[in-house]
Amino acid sequence: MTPKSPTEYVVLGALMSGARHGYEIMQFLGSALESTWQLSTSQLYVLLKRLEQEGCLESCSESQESRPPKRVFKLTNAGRKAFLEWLSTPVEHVRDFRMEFLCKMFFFDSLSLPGAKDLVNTQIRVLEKLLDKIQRRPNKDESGFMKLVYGFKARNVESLLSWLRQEARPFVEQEKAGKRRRL
Amino acid sequence: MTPKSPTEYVVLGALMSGARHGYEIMQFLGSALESTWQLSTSQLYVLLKRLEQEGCLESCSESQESRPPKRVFKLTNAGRKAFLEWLSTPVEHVRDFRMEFLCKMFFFDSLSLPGAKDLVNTQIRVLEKLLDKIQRRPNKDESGFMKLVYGFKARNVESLLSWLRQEARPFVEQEKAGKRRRL
DNA sequence: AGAATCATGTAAGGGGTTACATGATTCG
DNA sequence: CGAATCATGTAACCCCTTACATGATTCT
Repeated sequence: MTPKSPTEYVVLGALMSGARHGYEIMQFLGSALESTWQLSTSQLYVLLKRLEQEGCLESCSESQESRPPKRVFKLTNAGRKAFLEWLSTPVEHVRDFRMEFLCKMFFFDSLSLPGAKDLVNTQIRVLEKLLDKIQRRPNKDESGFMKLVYGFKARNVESLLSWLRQEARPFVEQEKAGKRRRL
Repeated sequence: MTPKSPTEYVVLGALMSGARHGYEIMQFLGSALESTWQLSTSQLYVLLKRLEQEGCLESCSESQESRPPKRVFKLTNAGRKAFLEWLSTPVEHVRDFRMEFLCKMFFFDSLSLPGAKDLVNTQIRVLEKLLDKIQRRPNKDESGFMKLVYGFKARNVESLLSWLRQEARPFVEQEKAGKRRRL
């Protein structure tokens, strides 16, 4: 079974660079993603439990003196596969950009994975299609308010497109240039 | 007690133009707000119950033959007051624009209420402050990824500002011109 | 001495979606 | 004759947030 919520993929992503226990995952996400993805400790442990049940993770306990034993998690093949598939899939909705798309950019960058340019390009195509749909809508007898709404949506999409072209694309071009492992 | 979720205010707003029963509220929101605010029938009845308990609504039943009796809801003074206060308050987060801010615009327009220009102007000030905070952030030793994130945020806010100035402001200028009750 | 760090969890509650339950009338 | 409209709700489930529970160690 594959995870459905983006949050679970972020947790999987945190384990792509090696096995970690819960507390380490919190630290990693807190320092690397900062405000891009916030996750409470309690929710993390819930997700880890779920991901293990889904077969995406395996865990083993390292006992320590005078502290609760560490449960160290690592990805299974299924988990790694699910993560990589999620990673290379464009987001569907405009609202998913601020967190989900940016997280994908983060993982491509920090893990030096190939395919970032492809994602940016397919994501651009997804938005171009959406913009086209917004602009070609039947707008006879549309209220002033609905004009305002579609104006809002169109500007939003245009803004994302220009960010993708002018900032995200150059960011992932480094992939080509071999300037890897900066994080 | 005042509602906390925007959805509840939208329901209150649907009753500002007169008493309605649940099914009518659904129709009203469905036709007027379309995709701007979608609400399931089941959730609507939950909200109506909660709003009545909070003292924002009153209801009375109109019995009908061969159909379940209509429960007709109307705003209390507390409900009307809560709605108007919500309406004139700017949204705090960028993510609240696509639904919450647009809904406020809708109600100002369809109810021909005064204060829309003030809201747009204070909302512009809120965003200007936010943009300033983004641009003045300490960005020494910031990772390439975080630069990308802040570039994203800044563009987003700039896009909203230009929409507010170029589209939302003209939209509410009609308030002045006396071109009312178009809906 | 008190705060922060290390380390893991459970429980309650909030707000939302989808599915389910009922049942007459009217339109195509 | 089946689909849409009219009309109201309950129940289960999902994801997330906040609060609670525990307890040693290390830093200030």
